[in-house]
Amino acid sequence: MIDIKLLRNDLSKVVANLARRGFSFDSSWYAEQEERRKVLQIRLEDLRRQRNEGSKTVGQIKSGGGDSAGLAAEMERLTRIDHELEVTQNEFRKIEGELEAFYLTLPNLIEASVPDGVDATQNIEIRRVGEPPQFNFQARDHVAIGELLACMDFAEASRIVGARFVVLKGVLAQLQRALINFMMDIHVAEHGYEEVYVPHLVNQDSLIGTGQLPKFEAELFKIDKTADWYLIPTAEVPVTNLARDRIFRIGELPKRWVAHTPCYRSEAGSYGKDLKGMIRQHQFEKVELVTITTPDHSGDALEMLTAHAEAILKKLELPYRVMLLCSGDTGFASTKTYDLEVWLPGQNQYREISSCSNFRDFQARRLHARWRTRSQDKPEWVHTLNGSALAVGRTLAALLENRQDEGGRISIPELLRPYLGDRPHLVADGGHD
RNA sequence: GGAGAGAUGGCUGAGUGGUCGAAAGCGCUCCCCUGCUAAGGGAGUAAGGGUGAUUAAGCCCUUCGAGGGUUCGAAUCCCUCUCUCUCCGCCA
Repeated sequence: MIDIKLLRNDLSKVVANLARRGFSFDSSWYAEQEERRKVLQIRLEDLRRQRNEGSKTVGQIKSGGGDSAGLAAEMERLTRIDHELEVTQNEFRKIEGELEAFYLTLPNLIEASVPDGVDATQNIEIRRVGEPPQFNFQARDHVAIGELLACMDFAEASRIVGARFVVLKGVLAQLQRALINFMMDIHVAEHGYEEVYVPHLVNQDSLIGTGQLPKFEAELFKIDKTADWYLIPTAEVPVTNLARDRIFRIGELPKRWVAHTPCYRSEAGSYGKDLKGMIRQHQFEKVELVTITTPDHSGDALEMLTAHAEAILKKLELPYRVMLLCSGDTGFASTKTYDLEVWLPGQNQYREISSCSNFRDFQARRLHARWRTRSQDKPEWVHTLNGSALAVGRTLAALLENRQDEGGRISIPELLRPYLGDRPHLVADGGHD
């Protein structure tokens, strides 16, 4: 949620900022509603004040002191006020409910350093790291390699459940598990994150807190059986919600959490995209970094978090580039986002493997997550950030495609080998050479 | 799944219809005293919002798990829900 005071006091600034995203703000509707809200609120509060004062008088009369002659008349007057109060209150609640709902649909403001643009084609490449490998044979994509290794089966998954799932077996199932442990260990031991294990189901409030609801319901899997539970689309939701309703002491910040979870996405609206392979699935594994920080440090925290995600790619010797998303491509809740794109020889292009965002106080307002220096200070909103480090399925695909040889062997990056029994290659049949 | 108890400010905890936004303690802040330290004394200390001159004082409204109800008036009475704890059952 963006700052309502800013909205009330500097509407044109908000409208102009959101226009950078291509978001059109109906400011005349808003101004009208807001004016009505104001009038109703003043009226409502005045009626309440009258009632409170009158009730106090009645109390004084009844408890002995005072003129009991006026009692009946006073109580009658208060009953009339109560009636008017009820009417006014209903009107006020209705309009306030509408405004609340509207606020939840407003995206975050874009940071000044984010370039203007309408879509992904206008994202800015910040840097490139590593060289795409040169093959003297036709590079296979990960689907073909998976087939060759006989360890990746989409047909089986579709019999079990349907399209956009995969079954991994043998060396590839092990590779995925190795990657998860590898990433977690680095973030904990080298980058100083606290490992957390969290629920994979969350309620509506949590999803509103991080911004997936109410706008993006279509992208979520909802559990039919219970009132308001959803499968998590990312660990961002349960992990960031650890900060909900909390007031952090200054010494506790920054909080840096890392979690591995499966992620479930309906992928509504992506029909026809990435139909083949592990790039876009209903279920995938991800290691997620979350940072809770004071406002003055969130800018640096974004650079740091991005560097931590990059560290994984470097250690895995995967070529990638860092993209600064333009205003039109930046996500709903984010003020600034870096995407990491890994080179996929099978597709002959860079593809997103991580997305690192600074939400500033947008999620904090929805979550009611605050901090303060001393117990008598006024609490302020924290800033929240998160980033994938990394999407595991895509990392697995990238390793297969970048590190294949003509015979279909996959060389294992040096630093990953301890997680795979120190073998230097993956080969078919689950064996090693 | 069954039975019972509970949910109050940063924390512990009192409060069963009116002067309670809430005793007391802890914590924290400031001041005084004590030549250090320890101890002692005093004052202050919930959040959100409206109005005000957009960041003042003042005035006002809301909030005692959430939602509804009774009443002139609800932390307090009634209903529904959520969560926590204890015991029993079941279970990885």
